[in-house]
Amino acid sequence: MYLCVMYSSELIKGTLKTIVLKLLSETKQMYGYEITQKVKELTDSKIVITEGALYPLLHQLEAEGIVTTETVNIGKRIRKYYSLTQTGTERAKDKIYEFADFINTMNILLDLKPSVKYV
Amino acid sequence: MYLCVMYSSELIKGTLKTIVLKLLSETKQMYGYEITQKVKELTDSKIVITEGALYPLLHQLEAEGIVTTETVNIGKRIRKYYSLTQTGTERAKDKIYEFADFINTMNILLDLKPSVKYV
DNA sequence: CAAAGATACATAAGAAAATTATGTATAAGC
DNA sequence: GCTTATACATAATTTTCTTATGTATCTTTG
Repeated sequence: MYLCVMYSSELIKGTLKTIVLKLLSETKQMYGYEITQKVKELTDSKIVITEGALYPLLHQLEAEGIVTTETVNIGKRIRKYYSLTQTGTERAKDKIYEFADFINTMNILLDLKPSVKYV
Repeated sequence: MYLCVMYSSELIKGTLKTIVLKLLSETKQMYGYEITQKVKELTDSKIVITEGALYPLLHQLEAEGIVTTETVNIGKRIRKYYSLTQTGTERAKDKIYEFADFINTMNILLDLKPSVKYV
């Protein structure tokens, strides 16, 4: 899920998938809980992903062939690692590019400068 | 509503209120249809607001005391102008600032540079 | 001048995506 | 031993948008 300490929840809606794909495109293998912690850390707790939003999304991405999973036993606990498929890697790139473009458009609308360039 | 030609609809969720408040904070008095056209024009049709999303939002903002309305007759047609209240003006400022901050956070998450400054 | 498209409002049914709550279970820290 | 952190999962509800529909006037174009 998305529990947002700093931003109104409506603002963050729809960005979860982009965030997850970005993290997976950088780290190759991550498990759910790890993703929530990484986002919290990187955003100074401004964006906090909740499990109720994350796990269903991960399951959906798996069903769509965007990620594959590998379940590992850590002591008696399980950990489910997610990694991008080839399709997923393409999709991640597209999503991030789309978001960068979206930010540019919003900057124009809201008179924020300078615009963001995705290189 | 939001019919988005260019962006996946999920991406834009939650930005409608920010956009509307921004436009009203610049133009003082706008009517619904005018807002849809202005957004289309400013974003090169990348973001197209649909009536099914816009009108309910405007009614909600009015119920919350963020905007007031003035109905004007244009020939035999009516036009409903919306303008920010004092509360609304504050709210608009907050919302825009929040969005700018959100963009900065997302830039960090997604490695997009440079970051956006809201001056 | 008739038809099509643009202007201008409104609402309701449905879908999508999150929140909130709940559940289970192990490991670590105090 | 109790609390907090780790680690998964799902279900009910809410929010927010999409899609569809409705009404009506004005303008453009063939």
